[in-house]
Amino acid sequence: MYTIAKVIVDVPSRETDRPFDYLIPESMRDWIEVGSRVAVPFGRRTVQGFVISLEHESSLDRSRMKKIQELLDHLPPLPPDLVELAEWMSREYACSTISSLQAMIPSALKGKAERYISYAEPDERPEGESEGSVEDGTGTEGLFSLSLLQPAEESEIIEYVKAAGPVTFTHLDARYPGRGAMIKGLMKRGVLTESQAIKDKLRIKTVKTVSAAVAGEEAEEALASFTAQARRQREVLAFLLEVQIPIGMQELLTTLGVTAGTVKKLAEKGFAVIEDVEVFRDPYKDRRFKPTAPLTLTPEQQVAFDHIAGRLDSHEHGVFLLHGVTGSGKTEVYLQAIQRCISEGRQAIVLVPEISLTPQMVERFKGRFGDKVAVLHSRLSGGERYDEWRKIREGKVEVAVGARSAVFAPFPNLGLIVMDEEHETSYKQEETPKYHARNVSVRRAAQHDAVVILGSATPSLESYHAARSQASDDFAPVLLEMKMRPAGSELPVVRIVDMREELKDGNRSMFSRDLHQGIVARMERGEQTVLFLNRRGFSTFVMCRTCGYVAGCPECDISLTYHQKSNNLRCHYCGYSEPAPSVCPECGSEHIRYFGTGTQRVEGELAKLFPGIRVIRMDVDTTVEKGSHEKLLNAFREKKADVLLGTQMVAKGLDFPDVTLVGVIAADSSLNFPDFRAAEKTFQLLTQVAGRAGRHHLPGEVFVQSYTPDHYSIIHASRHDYLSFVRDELKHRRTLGYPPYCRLILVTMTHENLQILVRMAENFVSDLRGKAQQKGWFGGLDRFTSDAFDILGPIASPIPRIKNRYRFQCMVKYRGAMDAVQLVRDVSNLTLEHLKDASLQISIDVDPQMLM
DNA sequence: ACCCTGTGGGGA
DNA sequence: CCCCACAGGGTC
Repeated sequence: MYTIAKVIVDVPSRETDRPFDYLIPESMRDWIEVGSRVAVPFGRRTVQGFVISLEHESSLDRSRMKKIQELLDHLPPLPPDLVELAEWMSREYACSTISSLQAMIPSALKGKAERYISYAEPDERPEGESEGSVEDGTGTEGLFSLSLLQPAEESEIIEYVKAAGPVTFTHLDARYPGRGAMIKGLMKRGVLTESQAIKDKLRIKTVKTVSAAVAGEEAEEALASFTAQARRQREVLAFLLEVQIPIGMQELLTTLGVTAGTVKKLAEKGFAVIEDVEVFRDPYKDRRFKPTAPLTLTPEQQVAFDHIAGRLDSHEHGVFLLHGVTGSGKTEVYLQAIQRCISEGRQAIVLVPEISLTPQMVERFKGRFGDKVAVLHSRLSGGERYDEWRKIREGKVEVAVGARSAVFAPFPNLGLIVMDEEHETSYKQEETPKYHARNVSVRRAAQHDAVVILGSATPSLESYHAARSQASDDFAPVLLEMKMRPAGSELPVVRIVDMREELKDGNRSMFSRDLHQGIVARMERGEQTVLFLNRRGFSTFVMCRTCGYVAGCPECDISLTYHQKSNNLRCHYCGYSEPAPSVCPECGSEHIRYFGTGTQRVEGELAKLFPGIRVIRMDVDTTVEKGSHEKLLNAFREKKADVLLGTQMVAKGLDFPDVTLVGVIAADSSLNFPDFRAAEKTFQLLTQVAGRAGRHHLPGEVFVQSYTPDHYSIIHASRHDYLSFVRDELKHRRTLGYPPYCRLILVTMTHENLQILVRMAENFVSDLRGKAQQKGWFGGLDRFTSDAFDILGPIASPIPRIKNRYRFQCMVKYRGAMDAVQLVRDVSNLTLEHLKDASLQISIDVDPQMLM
């Protein structure tokens, strides 16, 4: 029997990022497990914590240990394998253990301490005070005379707290307004004491149900016993006897048209019972999903499936990279693999990028596996999310479909993790813990001897390189290729339009002549066009055309974003906002204009050039409301518009039969992004959009407009040639020393004082360099034949100031099995300890996706 | 993070 | 001489 628990407390600081030992009270010993959530006294507060191990002995004296105050759940929210995974994650991504643990449970279970006031029996008080004692006038003199004048009210408060048990201060204050001082006095004297307890943000939802409490002859007698006046009660009982099973109170009231009082009376007479029953808030409760049966696999699909099924059957860990062109039927392979997995008694997780977690996507999984599926995504309310998670934890479902964090779905017997569109950057969390769901998937699957399927039409270079070289330290996926679309649909012809030629010929519009004619032709034929603007990120900024003034945030070095709806300017980073100016604040000129994401500008241009054209615009501005995404797409499907114009959102997974033209307005805009993955992102985007055209009987056409039409990413995307792209891109990465030929750690340091920051950043880099040299790690990255370690920087971050804090960064590049993350973390801790300046912050991003 | 303790400067 | 501000350190 374990008597000591090691607990990670929910106190986010470097100093408290270690286990603390607590005694387990006798009454909890049968219940506490690794993964249990507990309330513990910490300092003079009560905080939430997680048990990470159970012990018989501690290095600490028992007298110095405190007792666990409360066990917060009967079923631990985390199974032991997730606790182990959290510890791994904290090492891998240089973050605190509590942040990893917290990432694995729904936020509903992030309890906070509440303060309570309760009555203390005289013998529990420190100095044996008595209720009426007012004789010693120490301290608060005026207040005591008050209590002398109104002893009745004072004793009333005492009696109330005695009877009601622990109450919150807010509650007591509301009941006895203006008696704060009196309560304070009672607490000072020890008559009332304060305690703390952890309170969850959300409760398990219950509904009242009613069922008959009598049967057979007893029921007959009961029915006969009602007076004429109580005929409503009689009706209710008759109904309950007829349905036999418990019925929801609400449903009962509406079907019979009676009030709750009637039912209550019936229950008081003992003829019926009212019970609280736990329910799951189901976000899909009103939806019916059409069941689907497994399709016959094409030969390519069959080969892929057989590989996966073989590994599933043998319960061996394995990673597969399923590279299939758009429309090759990857999803059907996933579905059948999941079927195989659950039929063998194990569970499956499906990860999809947040943006493609659309109702259509959910439908495919619900259609095949029905109510065995739980769905987790960011648009669920806290309660819905909590309930979907509970279905998983309590073993009520076998499949979890969700975004990044669904990789932590607490299944007991995990057999398969599917990661669709594995190249998507949204699998990397940008906030702490900055984990990549791909790496976490592989680790988690290894714990369970489970299989991982990474699927994509354009796999990330990291995954593809690892599969081909079979040499990676982390994982070496088995490559499965699917090159064919099912019969009847062909990949569309993609034409690159050289925009420099257009300009030379005097066409200054944003549409080339070819694209212009294409749109006109679609309008005439009643077919549809998708226009894609691949500008990454933000945004509409405001610039004066007379003096060149750009509206910027006063606290961050970044331009403000224009929001049309509220007609104001907002800062993306700190939330600062101000009304949009009508004249330039610098020079007073009226030529101050909004330079759009592009989509608004393109929309304006379309209206000018194509009279009568109907356009649906889809971007961050038009899709803020819940469900607006779907609404816009449905309108387009119903052919209420000729053109769907949008950003990345239109690139993914859409499938409209009458779309025969896709236009990419400016392929270069993502190419010129200052990021070593710019070419890869461009290739992926172009391949995705091109896949939107001609998916059905009508042949499709794609125009890609570019000012750099010779770039390999554009040329290879136009030919649907992933392999050639990979060959060229890998050559570049190798020359420049970037992933997949090395790994990166981005260290960002911030401070409100620029001079101190620069000095600290320089110290940090030279410290790190020195320590790495001592370990003999240092070596050029240029030869790529052996282990290597290099540091770039420090330099100012791309956004040099946010919220009045300056930002500097450095980049660590390394290759080999050395623990570079640990060293960076150690040096970072040393820097922080040495400086003793709480204002310095250091953020460590392992395998960064955004180099910002 | 939060809260306690100790030191030191400034005001009466 | 006292009070408040801020720095420093510990939390099982």
